[in-house]
Amino acid sequence: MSVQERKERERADRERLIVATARELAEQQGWDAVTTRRLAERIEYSQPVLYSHFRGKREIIGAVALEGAAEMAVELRAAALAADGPRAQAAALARAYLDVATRNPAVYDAMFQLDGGLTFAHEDTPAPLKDAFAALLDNLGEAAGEGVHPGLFTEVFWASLHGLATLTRAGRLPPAEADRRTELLVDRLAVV
Amino acid sequence: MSVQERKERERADRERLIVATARELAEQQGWDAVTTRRLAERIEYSQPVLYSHFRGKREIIGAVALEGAAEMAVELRAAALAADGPRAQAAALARAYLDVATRNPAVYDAMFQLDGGLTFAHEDTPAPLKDAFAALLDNLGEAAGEGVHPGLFTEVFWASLHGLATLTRAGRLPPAEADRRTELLVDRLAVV
DNA sequence: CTCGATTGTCTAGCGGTGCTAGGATCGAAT
DNA sequence: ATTCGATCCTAGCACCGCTAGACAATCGAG
Repeated sequence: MSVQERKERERADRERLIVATARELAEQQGWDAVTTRRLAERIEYSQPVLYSHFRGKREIIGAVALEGAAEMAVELRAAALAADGPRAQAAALARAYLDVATRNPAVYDAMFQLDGGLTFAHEDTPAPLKDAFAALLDNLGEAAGEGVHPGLFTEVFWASLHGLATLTRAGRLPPAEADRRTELLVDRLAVV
Repeated sequence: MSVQERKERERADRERLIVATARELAEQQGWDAVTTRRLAERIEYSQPVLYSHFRGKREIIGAVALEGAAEMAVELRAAALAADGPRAQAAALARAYLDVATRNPAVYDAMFQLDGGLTFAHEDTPAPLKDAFAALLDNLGEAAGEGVHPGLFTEVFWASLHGLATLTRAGRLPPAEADRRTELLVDRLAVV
């Protein structure tokens, strides 16, 4: 049995290596540079090996996205925990969210811009995605205000942050005043 | 002179044909289906002809984006004009914006998701882009509120709408409650 | 210990992409 | 009528995601 276990372990290791390498390459040179050939070369295996782990490139992107979502959930919860009161928590969440997006642009793209073959807003949405959303939802209930559905408010909050993140990073908004925009947004959205 | 003029006219016609065909194909089958080969076949010329009008595919996307921006500006101004008071205007702008994005998803992608080689938030930003932004800015001054820079407010307003538009269309947000989200957003952002 | 079966990996290749070099063709001006 | 320049197309490059089939290594049964 031990032989088989070792093989499975090695296989799992290699799968992690693929995801980590794809992520690294994407952060270094952008997702366009993440081709199956380059990726195969970096992990020192041939291309077909990738397809024994993933259905295709899309699934590799999806794996990176899930990893990123899990990390984002952790960071969001930590940020909320360190803040006092609903408004401060909302501000902390916003800063943490945009910080994650700025620090890991390629991972952020994998999550929300590229097609990783993931389903959203659905019952069979992968756990890490649900959890990242829950990290927002769990800390925005009061900021939503009376009579406003927390889920709906969280969706709006999230979408607004997403808009800021993508437009800023794509050079559509001047980066200099990013903080002031975030401040204004939170100031208006959070009623408490 | 007349011969040369005719040629120039035909050339301009063909350029418009290229852009219109690219847009049509993108709306019908998505931008992935807009390959230089397919595009060339549809306009009944060979591939290299495309490159005598545009530097490459990116520039064709950019041309579609500019066309879309000009149309959006018109629709936004019309919507604002039909509404009474700052708050109603803000709501009308939001609805019009999201409506344009929903009705012309491929054009919207050309403007804000894909790389069309356009510069934003800069002095040499193409006029249609500036004008579309101005259509928002010109009608959001009062909704921004006292002491808030109208430009900054418009950026936040725009980014939030962009977030809603992209996440909804990508299946990241349940489409059913799109209107309620828009309502909530405008309700919070516009202070008047 | 040997030998067939299974598993794992690689080489080679398919049809597609964006883009371009170089030759053919056609029309205008002499 | 003939040159000559503009215009356009054929053919091809390097690269893409993906896969079939050959090959080697490993395992289990006799």
